[in-house]
Amino acid sequence: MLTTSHRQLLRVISESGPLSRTEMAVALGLSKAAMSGLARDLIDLGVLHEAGTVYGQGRPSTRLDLQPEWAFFAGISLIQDPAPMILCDLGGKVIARIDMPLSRDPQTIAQSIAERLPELFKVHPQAAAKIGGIGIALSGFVDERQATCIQSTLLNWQGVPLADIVREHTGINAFIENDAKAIAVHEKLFGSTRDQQNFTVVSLGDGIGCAHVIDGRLYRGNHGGAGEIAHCTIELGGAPCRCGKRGCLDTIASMNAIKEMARVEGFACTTLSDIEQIAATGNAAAIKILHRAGSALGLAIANLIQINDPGLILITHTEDGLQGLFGTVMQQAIETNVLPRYAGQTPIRLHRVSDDIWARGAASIAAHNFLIGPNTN
Amino acid sequence: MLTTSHRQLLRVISESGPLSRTEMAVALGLSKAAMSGLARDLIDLGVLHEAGTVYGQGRPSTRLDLQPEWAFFAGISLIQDPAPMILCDLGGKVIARIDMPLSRDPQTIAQSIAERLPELFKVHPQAAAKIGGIGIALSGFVDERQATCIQSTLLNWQGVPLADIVREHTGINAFIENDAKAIAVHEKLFGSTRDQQNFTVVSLGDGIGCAHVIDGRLYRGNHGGAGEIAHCTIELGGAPCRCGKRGCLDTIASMNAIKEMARVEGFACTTLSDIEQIAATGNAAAIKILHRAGSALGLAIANLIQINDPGLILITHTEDGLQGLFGTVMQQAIETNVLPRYAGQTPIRLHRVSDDIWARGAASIAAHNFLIGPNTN
DNA sequence: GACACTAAGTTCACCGAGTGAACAAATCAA
DNA sequence: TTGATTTGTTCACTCGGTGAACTTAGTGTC
Repeated sequence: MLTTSHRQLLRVISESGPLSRTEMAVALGLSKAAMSGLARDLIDLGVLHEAGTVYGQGRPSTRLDLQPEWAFFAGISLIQDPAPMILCDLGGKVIARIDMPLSRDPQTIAQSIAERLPELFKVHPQAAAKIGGIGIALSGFVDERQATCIQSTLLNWQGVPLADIVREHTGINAFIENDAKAIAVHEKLFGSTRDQQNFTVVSLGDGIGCAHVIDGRLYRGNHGGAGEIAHCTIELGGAPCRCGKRGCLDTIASMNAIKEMARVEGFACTTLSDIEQIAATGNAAAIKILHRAGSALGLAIANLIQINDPGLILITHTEDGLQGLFGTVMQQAIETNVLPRYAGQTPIRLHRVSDDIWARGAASIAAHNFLIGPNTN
Repeated sequence: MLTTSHRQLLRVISESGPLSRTEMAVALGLSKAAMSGLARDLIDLGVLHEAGTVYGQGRPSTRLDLQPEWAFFAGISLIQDPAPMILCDLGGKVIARIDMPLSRDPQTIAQSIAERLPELFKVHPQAAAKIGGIGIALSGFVDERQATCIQSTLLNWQGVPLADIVREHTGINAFIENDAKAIAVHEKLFGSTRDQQNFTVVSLGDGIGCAHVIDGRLYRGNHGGAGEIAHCTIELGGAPCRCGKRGCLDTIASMNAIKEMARVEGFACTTLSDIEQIAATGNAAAIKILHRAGSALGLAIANLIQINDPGLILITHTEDGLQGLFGTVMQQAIETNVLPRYAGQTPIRLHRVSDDIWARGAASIAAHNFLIGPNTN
């Protein structure tokens, strides 16, 4: 079994990339003697491997890195139909991808997963033997054990122990997680924010998701509801939202809302880029829609910065067109609504992602549990 | 010296109150054998003492509690004039209180503190010998070492290493902290939220402060700016704020703002209660002021709940009258602007505090560092 | 090419915080 | 009085860690 020190070491490598034994010792605050043993353990297990030599003065150092093929992880997104199902390795690389029919019935979902796993495993002869876990991303609230869906409006669930059900059907360790939180863990483990200890992810898909990483760990809040930025009230007495409130950010700035408003205006468009193009011709209605959406999202993010002062805001988006009016207004709105001292101090990073992001996030949840342990350390 | 385990033990006692050795062993996840040694160490040092016996089946258990007089802490608030200076014991009890002239010059402040300490120490023969540290609360941003004031508009400071200066003048370990964060630490260490691991404090004084405790620790954000809720934009294009923005919560819902608006309306009033009384007579202008302030604060808190999902919101207020229109509207605004599923799930606790709260908070910062160690564990 | 120099990584005796099991202590219940 | 029960201590032992000495594998200089 892996001790706490082994896991800490794996965490450091996942954050910093390949390191020499001496560098690892410094990073963990351990002696070279202790590191020597830890490294040997993990190399013997096949988790780490020697990856290159760095020459300098004195004896060259051997860099140790994760062995990507030591373990594989399946990830499924239940927020798309059909539901994508991917297989990735310990480096986060997607090595297989298939689709699965979406269902609202937990048993059916578990059965579908169990049935389709063999196909996913075909891509690598040892995938089945080395599977480290299954992760599932869904829209809704998940308990801190990442096992039970406390509530999901989209799936019409309440207290569904999906992880246990999938575990029973597949015999493989399974975890579930909220969609935005899964993306946050993905970015922390495999993405561009590996080395960041405090950041917030805002994910722009059809809806708006958000999740916080604090002190290097996912922060889920007391009821698993941290990051529900989509239902912050932006326009007092605004349009009714499906959540029952009025003027939620989701009704103004989500891709769904933007497209719906465009449809009402009679525009024939299916993507953000389409609307941006119409706005670029000077169309007042299109400009208004994008301007309103951009400033709403910017205001919400500005409030978030004021409240939490994260080290970075990573905005992941599945659509192109973030360089247009919407994105520009958003950035301006952030600037104008953040304390002048802070304006510009919090980097806003845009990151275009594919539709696989949720499935990859789901797999990351499994990888995180397997590699570093449950989030509660 | 105290080991990590000793400090963990002290943290548990500060969270749970007196416990038997066996209960502590369970709380720390240690064996009875290990606990036996740890407890003896701390009793020998004089930190813990046996406080009462609990009878049940079997051998009765002896409860161990902190020895309040093991150490004393000084706390100074630089957000009031004159600046209150208090001495408290390890139990958080205030045992002396004097005033100090407020200055903006760090050297003068340090000198004033050094000069007045002897008077503060008079109250207890061993106070001077057992002083564990000095804490200073101020309005502004503080670095994570709790040593340097990065920036303070009120004091017109930028990068002032006040803690070091005070340490030089007094020979006593000193720490500084932002006012709202000091209150949060006070409530965590000595207040009603000792046992809570995730909560947010909103402090209503002349201005509005806010700070988060996450996983039992103060969360200061990446630039020490977490909790700057006062400068969240509530009214787009609203009145200009001294921070340079417009429509900040501070311009609508702080006690200063409420009183200023009342003054403009020609009301002769100096407290929130005065305005509440005028509103109670049906005066439309007074009602409007309070309604607007209450809904603004409620909206800000609702956004905070959506973003962070804290386990509890503790609202500390130095004025009476929170049971009136302002408080009622605030609570309603929280309810209506929080996701229906969550409405009412996050307890909102009101806590009337004295003007000493900041000085007590300051002392708590010193106590926390002395007892549990720097926040970075 | 020999030799000093430097830094990486290993080995080994040792330390100390923790454990489990046995035991002493202090009470209640019959 | 005796037995049951639970608290708290003692003690031999384990195990993750350390510091210091050592081996290893390069570079730089003459």
